[in-house]
Amino acid sequence: MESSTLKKVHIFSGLDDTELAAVNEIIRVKKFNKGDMVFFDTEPYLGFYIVKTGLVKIYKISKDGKEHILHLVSSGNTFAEVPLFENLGEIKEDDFRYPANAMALEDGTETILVPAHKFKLLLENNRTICLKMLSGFAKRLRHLNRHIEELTLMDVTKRVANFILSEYINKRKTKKDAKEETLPYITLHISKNDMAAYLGTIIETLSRTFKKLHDDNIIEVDGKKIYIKDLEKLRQLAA
Amino acid sequence: MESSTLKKVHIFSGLDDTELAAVNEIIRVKKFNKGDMVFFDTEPYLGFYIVKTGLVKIYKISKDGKEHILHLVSSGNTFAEVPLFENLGEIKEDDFRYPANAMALEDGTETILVPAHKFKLLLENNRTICLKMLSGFAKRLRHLNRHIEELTLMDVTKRVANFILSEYINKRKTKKDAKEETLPYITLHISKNDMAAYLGTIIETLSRTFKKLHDDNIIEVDGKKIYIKDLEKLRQLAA
DNA sequence: CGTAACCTTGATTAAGATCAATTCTCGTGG
DNA sequence: CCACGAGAATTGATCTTAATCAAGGTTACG
Repeated sequence: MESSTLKKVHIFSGLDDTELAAVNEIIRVKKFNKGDMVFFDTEPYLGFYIVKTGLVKIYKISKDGKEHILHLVSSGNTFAEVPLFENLGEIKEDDFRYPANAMALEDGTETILVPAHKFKLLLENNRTICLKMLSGFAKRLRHLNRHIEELTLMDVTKRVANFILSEYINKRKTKKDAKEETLPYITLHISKNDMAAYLGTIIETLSRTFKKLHDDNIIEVDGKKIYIKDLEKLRQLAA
Repeated sequence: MESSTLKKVHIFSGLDDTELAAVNEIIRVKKFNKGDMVFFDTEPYLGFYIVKTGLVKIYKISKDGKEHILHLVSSGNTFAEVPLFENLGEIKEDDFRYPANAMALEDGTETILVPAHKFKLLLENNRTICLKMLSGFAKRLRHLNRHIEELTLMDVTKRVANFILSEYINKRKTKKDAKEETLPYITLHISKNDMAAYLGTIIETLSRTFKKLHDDNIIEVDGKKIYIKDLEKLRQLAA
């Protein structure tokens, strides 16, 4: 693999070429189509993953089939690193399972598997990766805390408003289009079903919420596009 | 402070005496009574905390006063470390706030403040602390994921059953009393109100749930003690 | 242009929150 | 030792939100 790909991965971004080569040595690329499983929560833990291209959802399923999405991972980001550090020191990887399910959401999704035991050796001798990993974990923790806050303290409307808003802020941050949009909008990269499962609700309720927001002249939903007709009202709702 | 106290703190447990002395140099002990605030989510970030003795709750409050407890921190454990790693590299600590509120739940709760900037220097030169911190974060992440799973996929009864069960398992793990109890029980260290806020519900619903479990001959609640009358049924409920 | 996946809408139900009224518990001072 | 009062917990009645069940409509794509 070209080391340019690895450099774009947050936890490897500070490494020099020798270190990158060492990483390159141990990784393995896998390709998936939409709907393919990267792993089940019943499988033994092999190592963590990086999304090279595409999108992966990390989710849990209840006994009666209800799904909740914990995390949506886009390219350049890692997932399933947590089990790495739960038995540091000991080398036994047996009976370690993946903590959730992972499914590719787009055709042509490519992931990079970083095997646990080989990576650990690398980690223990490399402070840079260690610190990057810490900052990655910190980011995730903040995100999860926020997620819990939303799930427990906000109703569905507030959660939807927050979702749209943070997608919009995110979009503005990454690709700062010189030209201001006439009508600001976001593009959904996931199905409405997945959006509902991420927001801790179901598709029917999400649909009704969209309708309500539309009737209040706040948004306009057209397929995968959500137009923001009244940013100020949306902000108020989300607060 | 005696270094024996620091040794009991997970992230410092692998340090030698020189390193411990360095840590000892920078910390500051604070004392609280029940109900005292350790910090508000509006305060500027000074550093993270260790609970020396007592109990601290980390929580969020919604606009309309609803409270949700993210985390209960008992002695030997750390909290509010996340903001440490969100601006690694840059030294500006300005406009960093604590991400949630922290309140002491017991009289005589003592906390140790570890100042951010001084600790960062220590961290960047100490792989042991770095790795310990990673494993601490991993533990927290797993816990939060589990928490979200419970909040989104389980009803209140299931959550209560899980809470009692994991408290019980935890108790059995830490103090392995030689003598098996006639009737297994747990002792609540928090108020029912706090228990409800932790489980994402309210005290009335918790009370009703206790009653239901009591009527089904599964538990017996007596003040701060919850007796487990039918461990097997409790396990089934929790699953 | 047919069919499957996706989405919307309506009617109904259920879980749990809210509101309100007691009751219980326990520490304090008389 | 008892009475008091405050905070904590229980219980009942009612209300609200969102889930469930059911049916129909839309879209996309071979």
